[in-house]
Amino acid sequence: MADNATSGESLLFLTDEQLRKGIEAMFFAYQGFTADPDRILDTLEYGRAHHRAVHFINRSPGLTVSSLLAILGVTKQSLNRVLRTLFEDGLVEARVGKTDKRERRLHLTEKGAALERSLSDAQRARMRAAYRAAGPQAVQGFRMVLEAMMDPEMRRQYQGFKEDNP
Amino acid sequence: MADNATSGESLLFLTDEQLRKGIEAMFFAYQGFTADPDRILDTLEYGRAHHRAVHFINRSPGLTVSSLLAILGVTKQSLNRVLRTLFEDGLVEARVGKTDKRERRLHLTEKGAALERSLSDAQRARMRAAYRAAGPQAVQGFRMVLEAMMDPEMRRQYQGFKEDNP
DNA sequence: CTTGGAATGTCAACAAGGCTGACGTAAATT
DNA sequence: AATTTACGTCAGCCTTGTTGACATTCCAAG
Repeated sequence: MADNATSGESLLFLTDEQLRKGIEAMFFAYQGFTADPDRILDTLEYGRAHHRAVHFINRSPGLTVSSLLAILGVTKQSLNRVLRTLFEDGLVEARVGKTDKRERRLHLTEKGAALERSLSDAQRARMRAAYRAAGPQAVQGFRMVLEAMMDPEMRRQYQGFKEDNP
Repeated sequence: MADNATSGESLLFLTDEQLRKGIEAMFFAYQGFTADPDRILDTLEYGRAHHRAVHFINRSPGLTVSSLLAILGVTKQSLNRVLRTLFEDGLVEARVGKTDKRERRLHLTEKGAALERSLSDAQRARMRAAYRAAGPQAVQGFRMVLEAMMDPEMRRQYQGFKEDNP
């Protein structure tokens, strides 16, 4: 890492080896990222799919089934199986849309909100530790790279989610 | 949240909202991260599990089944199902261990290496684009945060994998 | 030299959570 | 009035994870 200060410096981080390291970092980090919530979910007979649904319903109360479908990128049959158990267990409730009565606006119940907190507390704790260890500068870079790695459609989901209630 | 410029500046990135954004960034980015290889695998009747196996066998030729088990964090029954199809299709071959004849050292065949290249080319292309868009500084931060997020055991897998052949 | 344990494979059964295809209903839109 | 949209549901399939049980081979230690 001595004297490619002339031209190489800006390309050094794009070698195949660097990229391979990045790929594995994503793989191993994602394992850690999901490990804590997974442990909690296991004891409650839920899975990662439930976590995702609960997370996004909490983030955007009143979002519609089709919005959630778009965010998660799964089929409605798949999502419905999950939502059904969440309804049955009283974690999520659906309210008929005000303007459009075909829509079902999804909300967490108090019980659902409690689960969400328990899951995201665990996940945030790990994220907080990682952020603290790496420092603010690194966090900014982390976010930039992740954002650049998203599919454009998903990047929109990530950035703008305020316009859900009409 | 106005004037913590004095002490708060270093903690600003640890707010719950910042952490939530980080969590979603991981979720959406991971979708993108796996999207390209997944498309290729689909056409070939393989799945993500095959990709992972092929990736790590390529990374460390001659690694044993139990090492691979530890890296992937799945049961041997699960891994074996995947390995069997890779053997049958002539992508991976197992050589009996030199010193310990119980071990099966895993290697990619030429065909397997070709698949690996095709998959990792796709994945690297996306990673390269993200790296390029975010810049070297950001990449360093990206790697630091991801590393801090791993489980300690997995961090070891990530960092040191040279000592595989005795 | 025997014996315990490690490394591996394999059979069976099961579950979560993806998928496709087909069909139904109510409400909105044209 | 006809079509489209939003949603639900039934049925069936696949991948990939799980447990549990059992066999083989071989290293290593008593």
